[in-house]
Amino acid sequence: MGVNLTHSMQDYLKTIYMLTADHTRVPTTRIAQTLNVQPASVTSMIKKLADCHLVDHQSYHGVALTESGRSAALEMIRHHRLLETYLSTALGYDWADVHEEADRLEHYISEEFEDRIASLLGNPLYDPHGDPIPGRDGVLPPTPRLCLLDVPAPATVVIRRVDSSQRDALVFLSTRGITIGATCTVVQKASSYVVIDLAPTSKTIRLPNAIGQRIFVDRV
Amino acid sequence: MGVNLTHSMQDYLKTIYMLTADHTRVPTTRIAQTLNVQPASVTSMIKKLADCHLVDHQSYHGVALTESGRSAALEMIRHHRLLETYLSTALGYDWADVHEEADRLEHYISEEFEDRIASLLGNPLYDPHGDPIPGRDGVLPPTPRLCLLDVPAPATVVIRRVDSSQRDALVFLSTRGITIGATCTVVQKASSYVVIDLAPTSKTIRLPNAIGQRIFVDRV
DNA sequence: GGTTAATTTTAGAGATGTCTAAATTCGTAG
DNA sequence: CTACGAATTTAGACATCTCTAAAATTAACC
Repeated sequence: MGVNLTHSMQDYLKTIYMLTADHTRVPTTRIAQTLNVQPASVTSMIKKLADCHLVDHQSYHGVALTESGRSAALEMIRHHRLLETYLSTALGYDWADVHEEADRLEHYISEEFEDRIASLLGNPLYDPHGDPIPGRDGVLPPTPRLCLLDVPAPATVVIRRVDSSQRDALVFLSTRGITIGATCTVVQKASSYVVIDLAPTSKTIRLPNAIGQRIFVDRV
Repeated sequence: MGVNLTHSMQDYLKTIYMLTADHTRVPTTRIAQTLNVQPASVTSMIKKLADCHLVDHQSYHGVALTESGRSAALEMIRHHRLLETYLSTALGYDWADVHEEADRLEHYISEEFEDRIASLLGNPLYDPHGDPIPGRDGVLPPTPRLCLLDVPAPATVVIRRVDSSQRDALVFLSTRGITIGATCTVVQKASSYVVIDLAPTSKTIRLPNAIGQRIFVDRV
């Protein structure tokens, strides 16, 4: 805790956290790409973050979050995902539109605001895309990881998570009535698409692999 | 509306609008006082606002909003007061706590967010302190101006507005159950205080003039 | 009307976070 | 094991918004 973080510092920490999924250390260039910023800008910001002991920077060998950097990142992610959930549940936003609004607001809400929307929502564990919401203590619920494309053909599954990084895909899915928690049956698997039956209506939907790839499920 | 306004420009425009109530032109120093900034900083920001045709600046003779400056200020005030209303009504904030949160968020909510909370609240005309909320068209409902202290002793009134600029006074009033829309009877007027009976419970409250001065009512 | 006190503006500097261009370092391919 | 290309950092500049200190203007008093 301790340090006051600027908007930019928070963005960098969040980005580094997101990019740390598989890599131990994140190369400068990836941060630059993600934030639409020049690599030189990343270097100078990383210096500042390292001065505050939020990241560990080894010159020419990438960057990793320290424990307090990770906490700060998770706090931003908690804000972001709680806001997304709130915008969706309480204000009726489409799940394709929540990201942009949450990305702006996450830096400016108070702990009181965070607590109030969290308890109003019943302290949810997942956001509208199925991404896990860190607790105030920084603990993340498990991330649904079973890809729809990896389920063999005749099977019933519940949709648990959708990759939220591609707005187009979110629009595609929401216009077809696909939501988190929906039950569906995988009817047919072809080389370039999957056919599913959506539970309540038995509506049949053909999903291109590019989309199916971004859907994660639980088997029932 | 043409120009993209920075957070700071919005703050200056809002402040100038607020200070324009009685003065035609606002002196630099008052802006500086209000924003907790040095007069020199005000001059340089005002130059920028004048370059964008948001204010009319005559050197050494103060500043006034142009029509588009006024619009921008009213849009910020609309955001602010809608947020205050939303925080109070939907999230259960005490009316003493809404200002600080709204002041941060007002710069970052989208038009969609504005529209959604406005219609969820039923397009309210007044915020939790009774201050008028400008419409999307910039039209302000009338401001309740009859001061409680100007009402002769035996009279029944409805509380319509409370000066929100002094947090202490807001806390004083809310702990005593005084709210906008409450009916009360002015029982006794002394030189330094007023005694009122609060309607639902007939609870008797003695208000120092410093407080009564900040309460505005309608006669019934 | 001239002097003075208060207000306002100018001038120049600092902090933040970005950029471009040039220099440095790394890793690997030959 | 050297040299090249890619990744990264350094150096220096720019934009924004603030500050302090000094200069300019105003208004008002005698």
